[in-house]
Amino acid sequence: MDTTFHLTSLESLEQAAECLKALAHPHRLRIIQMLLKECYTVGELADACGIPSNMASEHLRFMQRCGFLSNDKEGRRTYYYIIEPHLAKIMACIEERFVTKN
Amino acid sequence: MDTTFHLTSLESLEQAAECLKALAHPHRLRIIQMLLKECYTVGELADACGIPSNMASEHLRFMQRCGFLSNDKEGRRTYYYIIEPHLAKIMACIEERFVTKN
DNA sequence: TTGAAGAATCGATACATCACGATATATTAG
DNA sequence: CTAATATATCGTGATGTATCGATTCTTCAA
Repeated sequence: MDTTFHLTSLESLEQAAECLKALAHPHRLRIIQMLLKECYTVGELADACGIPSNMASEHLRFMQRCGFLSNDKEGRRTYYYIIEPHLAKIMACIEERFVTKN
Repeated sequence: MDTTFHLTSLESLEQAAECLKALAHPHRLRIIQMLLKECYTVGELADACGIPSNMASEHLRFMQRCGFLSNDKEGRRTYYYIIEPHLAKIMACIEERFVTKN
């Protein structure tokens, strides 16, 4: 019944909002969808999104800063991958609602 | 196995990103948390967030525009409520990851 | 009917974000 | 060493968002 109303701390909500902002961009959603399946380089992700690689790099840096991604450098290529374990579930929720596969 | 890579249309991703932006604000997250339990007026939501009611009103309008909320007017009060059925699940995903109850 | 409460809107300012071109760094190939 | 590739970073202008004060509108109470 839980009559005591459970308010989440503002601090936690701010952190959550910060991370939601990192998701709230079509190219970043595309990138996350791809990385949930396998690792990709900056250039591959940029091509898939139809954007220049410097922009992909910035999106990746943004998502790395909030703990979603990490990367391994192999020579002059950088492979990005997901390190946030909850992303798969969150993306599934989002896709279920907003995304119609074509 | 799904070897054919399933790319979501850019249009869908843009729509999803639009709605994620509507979630990506601490006060709006608080408002949604509250409305998932019961209806509230603008003033009640504003008090709970510690913001003036005109700002609450703007947040509510924003979330209404993307289909999350609707409202019923009763006299001079306006009760807002959730109409997007997936919001509960999405919020649960987000809370599970980002939000530590205090 | 007058005033106050609740809510919505408007205008202005500050702030953040996005996209882009240019440049920088590091690595590999020749 | 030199040139080219892959990635990262920087500066800027355009656009969008947040916040705040002031105003407007409707409804209710006295």
